[in-house]
Amino acid sequence: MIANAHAGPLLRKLETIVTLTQGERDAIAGLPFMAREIKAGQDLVREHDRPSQCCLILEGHTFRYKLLADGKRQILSFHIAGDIPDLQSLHLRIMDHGLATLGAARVAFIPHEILRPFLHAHPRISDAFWRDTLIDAAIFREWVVNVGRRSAYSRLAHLLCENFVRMRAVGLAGPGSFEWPVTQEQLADATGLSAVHVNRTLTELRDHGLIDLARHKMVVKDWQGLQDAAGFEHTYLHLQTPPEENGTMAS
Amino acid sequence: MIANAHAGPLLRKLETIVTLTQGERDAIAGLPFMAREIKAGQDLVREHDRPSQCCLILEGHTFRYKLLADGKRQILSFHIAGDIPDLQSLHLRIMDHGLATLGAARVAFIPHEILRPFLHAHPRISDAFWRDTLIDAAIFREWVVNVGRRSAYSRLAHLLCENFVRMRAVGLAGPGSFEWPVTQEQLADATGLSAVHVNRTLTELRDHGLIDLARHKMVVKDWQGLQDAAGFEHTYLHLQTPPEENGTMAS
DNA sequence: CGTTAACTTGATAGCATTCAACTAGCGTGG
DNA sequence: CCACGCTAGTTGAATGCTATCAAGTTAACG
Repeated sequence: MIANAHAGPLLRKLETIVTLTQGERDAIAGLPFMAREIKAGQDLVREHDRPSQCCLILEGHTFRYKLLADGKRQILSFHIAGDIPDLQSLHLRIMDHGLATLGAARVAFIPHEILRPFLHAHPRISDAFWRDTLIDAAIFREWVVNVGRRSAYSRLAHLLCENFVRMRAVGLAGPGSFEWPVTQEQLADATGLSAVHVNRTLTELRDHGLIDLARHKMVVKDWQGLQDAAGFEHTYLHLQTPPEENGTMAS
Repeated sequence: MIANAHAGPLLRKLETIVTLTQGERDAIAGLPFMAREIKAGQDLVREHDRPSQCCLILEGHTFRYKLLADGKRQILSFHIAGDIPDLQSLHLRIMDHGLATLGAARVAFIPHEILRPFLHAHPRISDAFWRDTLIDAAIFREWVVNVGRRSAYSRLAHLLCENFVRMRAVGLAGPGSFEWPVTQEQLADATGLSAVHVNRTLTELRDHGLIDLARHKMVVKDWQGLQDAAGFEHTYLHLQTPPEENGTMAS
């Protein structure tokens, strides 16, 4: 049987969460993914929408956000290939936030009316999806801590740590770097800081020899130092196979 | 059949999330709840624990929190009767945060090995629980916005709005007030502020005639004004029956 | 190349923290 | 019954982290 090529990222992601049987892998590959190219900075779903489908990110980067009445924006999470950022729409009718692309992205849409019976027919996959949304929530918790109690310096460092580990977990990061088409303004909206201060703080992190972030490429130059600066512990990501302690800088 | 008295709060809570059949209500009432009294300020679960049971709050108030290396604390959520704050432990082995009582509380513990087959036998209840954890996540998202992008004044107002609506939804608040054994230091840890500034800001809210908070009792004196100050919209709470627009001050 | 978005840097302002002292409430025990 | 001690709450003054404002500079892209 030819596996559905679009299922690759999702399978890889799920394997970081649970262990799948071959039958489950086949079942997932049998889902009808309708792929679409989306340009940078486009909304996939808007706040107050009532989606009838879920978005699976096949390639590229997306983020969830909320806008305030006075125009301020808060980014709530970043998402990468294999993520289904609006999986909750399966059980929560109204979107309480928006979903947009960071750079250009490839996305597959899966209708709710297909996903719902599918999950009822595959309780273990259903549990895996539930577990995924629980990890989602765990990351939100860490973000509350990040924005609530950490200094700008630690806060940014922590965001960078998290993204590095998450991208490594699904094989999207090299040993000490990853592609990340994020702007400083978006980093500001993710950390609750101003873009200007993000700039200054990134300079600081760079001057301390911890990272290098330019031209959509993030280089981790001192992984241990970055984690220390952040107070980062990967526990909250609940990965099946935790990242090696330091081997990441090997090559 | 005599309904399990301990199931009351849980049933009431679930009815704010989904509509239950009588059979489902009976099934839930048939669960073996082992009730226990817990004193104020006690940990129910600690970070890094690997619980083998879930806590159902029967009475009283609890909160989730994380501690940082430098001793700072961030409170992640407040919980009331009917909530199962550590439901995620069913699918996430390790606790990434702690759970403690605010005032004295009555709690029922339900072993995972009972809950797991129970949910597999009752897919609709399972979905309701999933939905509950998704609403949990929606509230975390709003908290990220709250600490990330709102002023101290709006931030506190928003927290108060949220708790008022949530307590009203399960019948634990009067028309314009509710019992809430929270200290200003805990409010500070929930909003990412200092206790001193919480004090000043509460005074401001009081002086503006919006609220009155003293001796563990929160009085909403100007519900519309409080919502305006907070920029509060209840959408993210995903309630089955939204709160009336203003009728709350009726009596 | 020209145009625009993204990034950088300096100066100033402000909200919230910290430090410090003091007051009020409340339970305990002499 | 009031003294004591502790926790929670209150208020003032000074500091500081981060935002805002304002000008540049660099990079991206057609």
